[in-house]
Amino acid sequence: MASNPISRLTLQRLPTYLSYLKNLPEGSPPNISAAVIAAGLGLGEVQVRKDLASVSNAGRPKFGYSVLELVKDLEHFLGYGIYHRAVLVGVGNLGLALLSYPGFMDYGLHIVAAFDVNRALIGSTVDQRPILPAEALSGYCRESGIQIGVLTVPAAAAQSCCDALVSGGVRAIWNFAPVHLQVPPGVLVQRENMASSLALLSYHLKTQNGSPEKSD
Amino acid sequence: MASNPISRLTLQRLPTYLSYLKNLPEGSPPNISAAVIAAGLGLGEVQVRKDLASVSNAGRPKFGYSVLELVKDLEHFLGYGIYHRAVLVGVGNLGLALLSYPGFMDYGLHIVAAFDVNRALIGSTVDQRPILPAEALSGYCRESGIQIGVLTVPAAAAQSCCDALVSGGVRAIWNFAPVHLQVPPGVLVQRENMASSLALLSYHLKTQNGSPEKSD
DNA sequence: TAGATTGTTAATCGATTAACAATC
DNA sequence: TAGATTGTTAATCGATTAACAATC
Repeated sequence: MASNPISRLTLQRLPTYLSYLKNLPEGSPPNISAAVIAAGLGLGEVQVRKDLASVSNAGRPKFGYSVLELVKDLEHFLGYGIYHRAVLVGVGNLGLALLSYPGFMDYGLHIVAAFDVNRALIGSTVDQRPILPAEALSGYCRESGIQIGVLTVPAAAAQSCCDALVSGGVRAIWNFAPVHLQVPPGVLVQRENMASSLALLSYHLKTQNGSPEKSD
Repeated sequence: MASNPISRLTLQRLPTYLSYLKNLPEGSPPNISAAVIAAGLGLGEVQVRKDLASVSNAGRPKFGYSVLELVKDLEHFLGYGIYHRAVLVGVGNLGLALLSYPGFMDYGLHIVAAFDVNRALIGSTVDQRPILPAEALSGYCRESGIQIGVLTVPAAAAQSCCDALVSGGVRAIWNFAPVHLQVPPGVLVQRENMASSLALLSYHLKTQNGSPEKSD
């Protein structure tokens, strides 16, 4: 377990390893090799070893990794069991979906309230979480010690909502709006860019259909 | 406009440029410089010029880029106006949300049908798109010439649904399930990894909170 | 022409991969 | 001990950035 700063891309792969290991079929052997993990996830073998070495000592030459130990180390590193209280801003189609999605709890995200400008929504609840007026956003975050803001508002509203989150003390923002947000140092914005993904897919179709130059 | 193969990361940034340019305030000047775009999107100035040069000739020394021309070139490159017919597999929380989300049309994604195993859902429609039985997936794709499959099924079902899509002739898959999919050459899988994003956010909070070594 | 701004070539940086050393 | 597999050091690759040339 090296203690150099972990690389961004390694960090992004860690949840994938964890989920892979936790979903190994019943009755799998207690140890697993980097080669098997790599094949299962479509990664390079060396990359797997390097990634895992950055958070764990569970690997032993000749035996591979103890699955149990590796899971424990990954969970520890990723802060498994530590829940981050979050708010969601913008209860439209996407926002409502994320709000209703039970899977985030598995990743430590606990959305405790939602905010919107639509008077028709305000006052109702989604799975016991209240929908509150946007004006209350900043104060609520500060009083409740909210750590993460999930932004699912239209592009035009994103920056001002972001400002409200920041002034409420939030320092990590998950941004689904298709805009770049200006934030002070110390605040991380992670943009989830659906349009980028679709650009890759549609470019693939274009180049594969139109011109059959490359085939893999 | 260089005609080298475009880099993956450049390609992913192109929709961002397009959206930025299209949302410029009314009455903005007809030309814009790389420096302004870079500042607006939080990118490097040289990177912007290089990215744009890969798809457009709209830049002129001393004047910057003609916004109109640049928009046209980006739209052309990204295949604006070309709709890809898609199916969505797995009408759970997330699937239903994506199905209801009107924004994808802007990116050329046209979901024409959804599939699920839940008999209670089959036969109903969402915004005029039918929910059909999973058994019909492969045949439907082939008959309707479906190009893109959106996978929002549980991890355990992902590979078999993927196989059905592939055997139906689909060659681009947008995978929201937290698993690696095995596909034959020529088929592109783009994985949308929510857990990775959350890992970055929560690691940021951990390092910023726990140890105040670095502050930017 | 001079100056601003683009486009490109070369240098740097970060991540992946290859080669190898360590170890059970 | 020999062999399998991990961990690490060095080489490669791809993307970004810096320096500069081109041009309006």
